[in-house]
Amino acid sequence: MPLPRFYKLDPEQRENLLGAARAEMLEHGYEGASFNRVIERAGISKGAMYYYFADKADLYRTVTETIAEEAMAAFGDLGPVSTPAEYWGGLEGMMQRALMWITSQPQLAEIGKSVYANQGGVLDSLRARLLEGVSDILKQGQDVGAIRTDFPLGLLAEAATGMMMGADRWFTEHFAEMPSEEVMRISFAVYGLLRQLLEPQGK
Amino acid sequence: MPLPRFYKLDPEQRENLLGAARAEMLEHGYEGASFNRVIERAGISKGAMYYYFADKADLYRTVTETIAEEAMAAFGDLGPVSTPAEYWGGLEGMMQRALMWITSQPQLAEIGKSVYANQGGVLDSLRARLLEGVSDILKQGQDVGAIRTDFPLGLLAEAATGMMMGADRWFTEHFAEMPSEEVMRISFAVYGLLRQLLEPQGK
DNA sequence: CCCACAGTTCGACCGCTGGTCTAAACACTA
DNA sequence: TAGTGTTTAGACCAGCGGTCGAACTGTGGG
Repeated sequence: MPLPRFYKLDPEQRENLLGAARAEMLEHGYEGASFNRVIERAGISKGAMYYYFADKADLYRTVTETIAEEAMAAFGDLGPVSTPAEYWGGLEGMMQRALMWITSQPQLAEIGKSVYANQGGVLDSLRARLLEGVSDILKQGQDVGAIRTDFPLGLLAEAATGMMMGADRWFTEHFAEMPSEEVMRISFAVYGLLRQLLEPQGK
Repeated sequence: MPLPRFYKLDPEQRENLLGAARAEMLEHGYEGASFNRVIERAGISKGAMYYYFADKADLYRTVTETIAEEAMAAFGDLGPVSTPAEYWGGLEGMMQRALMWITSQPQLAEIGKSVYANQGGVLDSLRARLLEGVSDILKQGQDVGAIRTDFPLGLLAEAATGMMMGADRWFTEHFAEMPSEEVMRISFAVYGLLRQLLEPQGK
C-alpha cells in the first residue's frame, strides 16, 4: 500500500509510475527488477519515488496486486450454484478461463505465480488473500454438498492449490511441444484429478 | 559444483567453508545470506573463496545439495516391494520418517523446501533431481500396480509433490497450536489423500 | 506585494552487495 | 638459485536500496 499521497497524484502520473515498475518486472522478473531502473524509467527522482512509496517492496507489492486483480477479473466467478453439478460446472468454467488467461499472458502469469511461490516474504499478505479466495470457493462447494467436509478447510485449500500449481508447472514445461488438443485433454483430466481430490468420498 | 581444486583442499578446510556458508544460511535464510559475511565467518580472503567457488550461487547450491543428501538419508527408502500393500506400507514409513526429520530440523527443512519453491533460479537443477526422485518412487509403484498409469508420470509427480508441499505449508502454520495426536491424525489423513490421488481408479 | 509555510522534487551521498584484478607469498623442480 | 605454477590477500568496482538537506512550487494572510 503506497502512501496516501500517491492517490492524490493525477492518474496519468500514477499510471506512469506503476507502468514503469510493471515493465521492469516483466523484463527482469520479480527478483531481478531494479528499483533504480524503475526510477529512471519513470523519469522522476529518487526522492519523489520515496515520497510516494515506502520502499521497493511497497511498490512491487502494489504492482503485483494490480496484476492479481486483473487475473481475478479474467477468471470470473462460479455463477449461481445450488447443486453439486452446477458447482462443478461453474468451477470447470473458471478453470478454463484461468487457463486461457495464463496462456495468453504468460509473463503476467509468471508474476502471479511468484505470489504463490513466495515464502515468508513481502508477498505474504497477497498469498494469504489468494488462499482465502480459494477457501471461499471451496466453502461454497461444501454448502451445496460438492466438496468434502472431513478435512480442515484451509488444509484442503492448500492441498488443492498446491496440486494445481504442480500441474501447472508440468504444463509450462511441456505444453510447447504438445499438440493443442492434447493440452486440452490433459488439462481436463487434471480437472478430474482435482475433483477426485475434493469430492466427498464414498459416493 | 565447486571448482575441482576445492576437492583437493584438506577436509577440515572444506568443512570450514561449507560450514560457514551453512551457518549463514541458517541464520538469514537462502535469500538473506551474504557472501561477504560467509567469507568473514570462514576467516579467508575473498580471493581464496573465488578461487574455490565460481560465485555465490555455486557455494549456496553446494551447501543446499549437502542438506538435500542428509534429508534423503533420513527419509530412507521404500524397502522391498512386490505388492501394492507393501508399496503403500513402505511409502507410509518414508512419510513418517520425513515428517520426523522436518519437525526435528525445521531450519534445515526450510532450506530444503526453498529448493522446491525455487523457480527458474540457480536451484533448478536440484529441483529437477528432486522431481526425478519422486518420479522414480512413483514408477516403482506403477510396476506393482499401486500407482495409476493414466497420467504422464512427470505430471503425477508434480501434482503429488505440489499437494504434499501445500499440506506441509498448512501444517507449519498450524501445528504449533495443535495437540500432537491431532497432528498425527491429520498427517495420516493427508497420506490417505495422497493415496487417493495416486491409486488406480475404479477399484 | 511579499512573506511564511506546507507540499513536493531533486540528486549527492551512504553502507553494503557480489564480483574483478594485480601483486605478493608459497611450493616445487631443474 | 632461478624459474614456474599454485594459492592467498585485499584494494577496487559498479550497482543496489535507502537517507537527507536543500531547493523549488503553490497558496493564503497581513
